[in-house]
Amino acid sequence: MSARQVELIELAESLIENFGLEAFSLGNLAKKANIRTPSLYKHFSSLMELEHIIISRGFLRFAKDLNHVIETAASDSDEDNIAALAAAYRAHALAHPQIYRLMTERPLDRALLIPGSELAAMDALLQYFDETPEQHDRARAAWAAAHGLVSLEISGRFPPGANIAGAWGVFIEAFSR
Amino acid sequence: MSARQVELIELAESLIENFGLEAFSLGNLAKKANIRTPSLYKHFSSLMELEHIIISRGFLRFAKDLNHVIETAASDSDEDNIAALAAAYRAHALAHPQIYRLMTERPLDRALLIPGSELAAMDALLQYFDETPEQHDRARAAWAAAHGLVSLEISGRFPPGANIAGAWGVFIEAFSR
DNA sequence: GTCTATAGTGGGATAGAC
DNA sequence: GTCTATCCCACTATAGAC
Repeated sequence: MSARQVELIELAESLIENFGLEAFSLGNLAKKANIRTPSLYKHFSSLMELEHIIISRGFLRFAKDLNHVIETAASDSDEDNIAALAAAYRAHALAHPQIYRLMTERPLDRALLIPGSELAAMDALLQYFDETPEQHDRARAAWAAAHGLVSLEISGRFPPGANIAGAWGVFIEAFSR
Repeated sequence: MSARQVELIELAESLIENFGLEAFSLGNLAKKANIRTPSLYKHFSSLMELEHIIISRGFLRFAKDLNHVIETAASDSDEDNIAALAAAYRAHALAHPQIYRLMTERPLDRALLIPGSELAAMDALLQYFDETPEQHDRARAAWAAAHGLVSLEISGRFPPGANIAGAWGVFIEAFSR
């Protein structure tokens, strides 16, 4: 990937976060880059390709954040560990809410993803739980619950007074061994 | 709401479910109704208005389904009750996946909703749990977990061999008292 | 690597006749 | 309640000059 490509990708990422996922278009990206729309095709073959590069980068960054927590915050208390993982999940999603939406809301064209990127984030979670098939169910349920919590928060579904931290507390308790 | 309006709304709902949320546009709706696009403005003041009518109807239908389960399937076993509620949640979302997406993926313009419709579905869940503030956290965590499970399933995020029912089993166990 | 020019499609919305 | 005509906008994408 050329330096110019990376520049444009990062510009696209900031476009998405600052103006919303719906503002993600070649026209808006070109405006931000001070070039014309057709010039972008010298760097990316299509919008879909660029989109899946951004999604892949999102997965890899997410995996990095989660793995960092798993490696550094290994406490004796399982509840503390789950709490740290949960906090990292929420913090990451709320730091990049629009790219999180891009990563999760629609089916993927997996052929366009950077190989291994999608699994990287999930592996961080699977690795925390045991590796038996039964624990895979547990890991997936925990993943889904965390995803549900952040996705409802991002789309503004909790009522104004809702104690979101309290709901996360229930989650942590439910998934501690 | 006139009979013609209801006809067009139902046509829009079937358009969304049969061709995907992305196909929801006035042009496509007009085609399905065999009229011209501008004619739709005699029935709805804007696309946003129509969209929020469909969302409101989705909330009310969801509430109806969940309440039906709560009223009829009241077993002595709490786990059975949660399981029935979970099954109803999943069945509803998978029966109307595209409208479920419309209902949950983006922030709402609540002024355009049918009053009370958004709370109706949530009230079905809150009512199942106790009504103390602590149990609200529990109800919201359960709601989020169920939402996460269906939303990941709809967007094709579980790997091909994943035991989705197994993950729901973990959910049911975790939220039984 | 950027440009201009252009094609083709689709979108939401309004005015005014019937 | 439907139509035609129209507007203006946005979008992805290609061809070819520089």
